[in-house]
Amino acid sequence: MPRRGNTRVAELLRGLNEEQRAAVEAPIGPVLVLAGAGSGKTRVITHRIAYLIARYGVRPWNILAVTFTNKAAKEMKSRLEALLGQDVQPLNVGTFHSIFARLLRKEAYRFGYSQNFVIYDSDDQLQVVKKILNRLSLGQNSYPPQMVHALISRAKNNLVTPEQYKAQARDEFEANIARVYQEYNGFLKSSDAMDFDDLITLPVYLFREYPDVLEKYQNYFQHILIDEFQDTNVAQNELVLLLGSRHRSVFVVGDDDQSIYRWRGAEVRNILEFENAFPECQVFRLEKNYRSTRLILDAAHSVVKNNRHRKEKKLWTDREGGEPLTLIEAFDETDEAQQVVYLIQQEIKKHKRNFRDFVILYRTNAQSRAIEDALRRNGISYVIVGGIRFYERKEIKDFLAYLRVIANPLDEVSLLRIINVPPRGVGPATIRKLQEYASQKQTGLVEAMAAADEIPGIQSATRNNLKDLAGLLKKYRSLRDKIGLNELVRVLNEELGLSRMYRNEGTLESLSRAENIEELLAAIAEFCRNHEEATLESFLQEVALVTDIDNWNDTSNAVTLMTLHSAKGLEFPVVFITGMEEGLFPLSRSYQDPMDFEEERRLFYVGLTRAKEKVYLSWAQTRRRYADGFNNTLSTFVREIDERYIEPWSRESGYSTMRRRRPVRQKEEVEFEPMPEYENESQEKQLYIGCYVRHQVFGRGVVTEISGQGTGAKVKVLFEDGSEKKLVLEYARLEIL
DNA sequence: GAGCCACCCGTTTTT
DNA sequence: CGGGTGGCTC
Repeated sequence: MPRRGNTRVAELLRGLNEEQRAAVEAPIGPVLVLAGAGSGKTRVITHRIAYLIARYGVRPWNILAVTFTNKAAKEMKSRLEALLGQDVQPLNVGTFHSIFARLLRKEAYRFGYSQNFVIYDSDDQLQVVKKILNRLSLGQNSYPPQMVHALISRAKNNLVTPEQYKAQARDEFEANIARVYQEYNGFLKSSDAMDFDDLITLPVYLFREYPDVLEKYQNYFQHILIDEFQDTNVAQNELVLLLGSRHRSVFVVGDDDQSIYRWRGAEVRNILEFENAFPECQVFRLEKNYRSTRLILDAAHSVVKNNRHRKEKKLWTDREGGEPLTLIEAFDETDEAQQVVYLIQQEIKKHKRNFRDFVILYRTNAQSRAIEDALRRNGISYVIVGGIRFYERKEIKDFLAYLRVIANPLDEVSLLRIINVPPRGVGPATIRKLQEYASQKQTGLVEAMAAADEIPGIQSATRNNLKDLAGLLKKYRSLRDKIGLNELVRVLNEELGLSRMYRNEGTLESLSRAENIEELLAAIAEFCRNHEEATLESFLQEVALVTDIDNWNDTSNAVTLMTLHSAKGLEFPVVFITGMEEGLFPLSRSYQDPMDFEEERRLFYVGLTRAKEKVYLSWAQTRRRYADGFNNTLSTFVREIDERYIEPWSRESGYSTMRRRRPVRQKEEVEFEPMPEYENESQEKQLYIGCYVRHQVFGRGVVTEISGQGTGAKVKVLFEDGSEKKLVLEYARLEIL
């Protein structure tokens, strides 16, 4: 056994606590690490990798480490470099999506894909669904595209093929979904395109169909490490099992309390079943928290312990005490934002904090607007993560669509996007003629454009434009091998004149579009600087899989704004969680399914445990939703926090935010009234079909159906606004009238 | 084919 | 409220 670098081994174990060290030093084999928030999860994975290399002489390229974001992957690599003092580029570190996209570039030819397949983003995917629905004449009323798309995505994540979907279909609707699913896949394939789910599922099918390929990768990825294992879905789990079954060196780390992606197919069950899949597996627990004060941990625990579906565990810390949480009550979202800003300023004054010490979290992206306004008004610099992504802006997608068609002429969605941008006199009628011609001649749209002269019924100016566009695409296609990516995009931008066009338009909006395109060019230049062998294809792949959080730069001194989901894995000295209102957080849709409701609660838990020193919670009595206001009550989750850990904040005298819209109630009364009376009453009063009830969010209604018993009991209620909702009795807090 | 207007719909959360 | 779509007119 190679014994090189014993001192190095000792060195890298130093600084780990006993629990962490045990996991890192576990003999090679399947390992399950159940790690609480802030217990040093990522640290354990990083050190385990270093340990495999230093202690066993494992070659870096035989290691596969899956992180949740590209940013985490980058950080892991740089930490490893410091730890090992050697080049770690050969390591396979990345997200599931980026790692298997790379693998598919080499292997997907077996399924008829080229090396240059494109990756369709959600918007592209939706376009395809709409197109298919149209083709099959399925009305968008009974078949809402987003819903159909979600069903297809869920099927893919669960490794259900179109054929299986069809076989399992129980009614016409499902049978039709199966048809759409099938055609959707066909369309993607003929466009040489994959969606996000394909990047995971195709490797599974590849490994199942080609045992020799599986074996090749089993021997390549000999040691597998997965972070955030609680958020893997069925297909991802299958990949891990397939690849790991040979060498059985599979090291997974997760926390069931932090599972927040059930809605996109994640299965906490994967953690529990890991021990079945690998019976010889060793289990370790990390329960010491290094991040938060004792008080924050206790408060967070008093919330999450209300979940039925969790493994009981309690984090501990030697950071005793800490400041209590502060509850902010606001009139509306503007006032809420104003108070948050005021408190940030106070924190800076009193505790000498910097902007970068703060994060403001919210449940939905739409909430960011009011907060942004307040920050801007007060001259506080901020960065916002998520929301409308840079690469999803119209002008950026247009420019990228050109690049995508140049890389892959079969990419029909992208071609149709740019065929009339800038305007070329090409409308739906011309497109239809082109498509007819293409399918007649068994050729692509680009060829059809080049042959526009042969197609009757097209304006001659349009004809010339089409031929020009086909020529342009062809020209750049051959140019891409001759000049660098950076030059290519610059020349293309000159020739197309997109940024020039926007700049000349002169409106504020078009100016910002021009600037965005220029920013894209700068991003490409940067990409070329960082990647020596940068190609058009490699850039497009990078763009398809980056997320906002990957570009989030924590060195700039600014307050960070993001959703609770995006905050996973991060930490901040001071955390604000805004919009703590019934119906917003927890979101009202979650009342209908206890599993959804518990996921909301875990999301809150994730939010609380981001904080190192201080947590502020805020809620607004009214909040503008769409056009009109909305009356709120304080979130259940806030009321679940033990009273000992939280106190209300009242505006200091002399501090006036804005005109009071309505009289303020006594704060203490509002926040700390005991659980409402009717909660207990509902246990006693009999619920029956036809009886009148009141719901905190939906208002008055009549019970139309009761099903199930005990904790699973559900009621169907027809509300006054005409909507009918199925609610879980336990969470619905129905007042019986 | 393009541009303008009226309405409609929506909000989870993301790779 | 704001973006997107579909229908209408030129």
